[in-house]
Amino acid sequence: MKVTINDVAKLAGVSMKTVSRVINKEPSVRKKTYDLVMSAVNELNYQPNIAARNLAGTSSFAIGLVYDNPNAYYVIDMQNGVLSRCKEEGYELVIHPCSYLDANMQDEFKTMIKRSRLAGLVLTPPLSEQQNIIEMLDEMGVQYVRLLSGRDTDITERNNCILVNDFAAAYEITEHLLSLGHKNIAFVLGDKEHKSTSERLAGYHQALRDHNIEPSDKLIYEGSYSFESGVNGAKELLKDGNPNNITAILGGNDEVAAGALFAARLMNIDIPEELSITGFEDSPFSRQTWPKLTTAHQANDVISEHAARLLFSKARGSRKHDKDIITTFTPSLVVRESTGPAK
Amino acid sequence: MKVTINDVAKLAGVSMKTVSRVINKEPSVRKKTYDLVMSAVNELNYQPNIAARNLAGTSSFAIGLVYDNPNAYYVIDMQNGVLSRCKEEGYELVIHPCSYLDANMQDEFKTMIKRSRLAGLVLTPPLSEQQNIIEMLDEMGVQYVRLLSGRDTDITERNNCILVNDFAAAYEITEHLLSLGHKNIAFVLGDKEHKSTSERLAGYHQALRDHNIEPSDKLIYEGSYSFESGVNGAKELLKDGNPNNITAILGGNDEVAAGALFAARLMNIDIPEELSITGFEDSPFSRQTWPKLTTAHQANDVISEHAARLLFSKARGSRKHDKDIITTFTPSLVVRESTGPAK
DNA sequence: AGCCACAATGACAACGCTGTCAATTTTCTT
DNA sequence: AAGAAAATTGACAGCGTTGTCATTGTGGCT
Repeated sequence: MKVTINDVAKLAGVSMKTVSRVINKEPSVRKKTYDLVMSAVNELNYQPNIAARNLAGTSSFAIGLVYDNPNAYYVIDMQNGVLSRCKEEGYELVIHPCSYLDANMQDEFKTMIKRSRLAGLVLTPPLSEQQNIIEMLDEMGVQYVRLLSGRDTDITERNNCILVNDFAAAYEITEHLLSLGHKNIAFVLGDKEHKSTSERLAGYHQALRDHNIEPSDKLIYEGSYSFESGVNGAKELLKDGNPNNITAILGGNDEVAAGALFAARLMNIDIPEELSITGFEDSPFSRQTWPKLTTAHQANDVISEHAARLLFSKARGSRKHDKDIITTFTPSLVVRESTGPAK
Repeated sequence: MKVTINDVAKLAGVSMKTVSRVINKEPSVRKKTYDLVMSAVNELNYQPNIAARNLAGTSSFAIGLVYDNPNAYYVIDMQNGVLSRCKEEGYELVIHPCSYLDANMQDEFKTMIKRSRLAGLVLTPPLSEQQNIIEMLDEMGVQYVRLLSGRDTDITERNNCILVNDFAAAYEITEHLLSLGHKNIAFVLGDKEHKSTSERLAGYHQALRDHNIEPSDKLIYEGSYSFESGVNGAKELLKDGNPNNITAILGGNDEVAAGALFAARLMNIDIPEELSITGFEDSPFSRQTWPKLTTAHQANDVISEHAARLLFSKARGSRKHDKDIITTFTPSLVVRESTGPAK
């Protein structure tokens, strides 16, 4: 019933160590031997026992995915991307939702890493931005890859990071609105602590300036990445008869945009005739509002898959990058029905 | 740096086996010895090595969560519920998204179970309803708990199941609409293969009959659990000037209801003035539509936590249930703004 | 006190794999 | 074609636990 490496070795007529070499894709195994072993593996339908490998080996066959993000779509995409890579490599995935507000977080974190002897960690924002966590990991000697909002130029540790160019994406969205004739474009920001917020804001500013429009603080609402915040932001920006004559609102993400849409609905404002609204991320969500949201598509599953790739490549000890690991992603504009010409 | 069971044993002045007994909460350890060991554990901050336990022990310290569900909110809730129990018990969670349309699914499944020697599985709908999977698991001798849509009475294997009483919930929703004076209540069904669909339909039928209304097939749209389906369903039901004089639509779940809302918006139908719409599940989603959805609250995280509880209790070999494991849940009505008096 | 039954503890061999290092085979040199 | 170098393979000892079974300790009973 239970087939072990020894059974395979016996059938193939080699030592168990050679089988081990084959399943670990170590070099210096003759092609002929390799085939021999593989056919024995297939014949017996051998599955290496993860626990034994973890125990015997130097590092374990499991990586962790850490997130502190209320957005279910985002998390699921991240999981699926990492998971697909893990499956490929024969690793397990340990998911670790947590809250950086939680005082025990750091301890929990350590416990998890110690217990499972994780080979590495994929960190998603906003945890990936927290210096104290990075320091802890460095101290513990744990491998990790950070998913970070940023541009090509501003990161020194390129080896540990996958960048999402929110700046460029925000720039593109803003240009889209500008090209539709909008002049007074408001922005409902996400959480101020998140790097993506400042990056998106910077992209927006840059686009305005490049079109000779001076940004105004009156058009900025400092909120958070939530539906509620979108509602409140839009209400606030448009109150008292829209004194700033706003004709478009950038939502910090799709949820915020959906909230803004909601608020507009409450105020009897027609979208996009009277007001254009845009989102960010292109979650399924953005297709389930009325009207559907213009947004920036961000392939979270692809991004996280590359994060996992990078992690594995690091874990294997290769100093330089694989060529096929993409380390910078730029979300791209998706135009739908929530934006239209300025009135 | 790395502290093992031996270090603890040495410090406590007992054998390593006794430490093992303590951390596994085995009976027949003197209180005094127990305290002695525990203080050594705490002093050294000992964390048992999962891999070693898995390898040495009969069953492993990991359970699997299997799902084939496109609803991100649902999945996340399920994960979090199971995860919280796992943390409590010192188990790992292996998540396993899959598609039952995938021909390789069964194989993948087996592979996963074999590789990680899982102690058990939590199966969510619709996979939990598939007879061939259940049979395979029985054959493999794997423990499992099924999350199932059903009523108290119709399940024989009470030991393996956590029931969600969709019948009662649908009954309650339908009664709510009836009490608002609605007579022609339509229903956009979810996937026909899902048990929840037939249960919800049955509850709806029962409520109508109890109020002396004969159900009509003209008011039923056979769809699936998706936004798109909600859109199409509502369009279909209301087309040609709403010949059946429908004043309320039950959505198979919140996404369907959101889709119906979307369609109503396209057709310039005011909600809830001209048409009431209800959802199912109370996902965050249902609070992010305009207007917010009347729905049935289903605490997926609590449900899945109890599923995990049950699984652990089974894995420990206890024949009868713990008293504090709830095995039947009934979603409860949440009234929001998407329902109102019949016009 | 003496004996017994049973509770509590310990010694030691697995569990299934990988790391180390030594043995063997192949390939290359001259 | 011999000898050296390199490539390939194998023997064996852990990895850190738990299961088994033997040993010791404890309290109750006569």
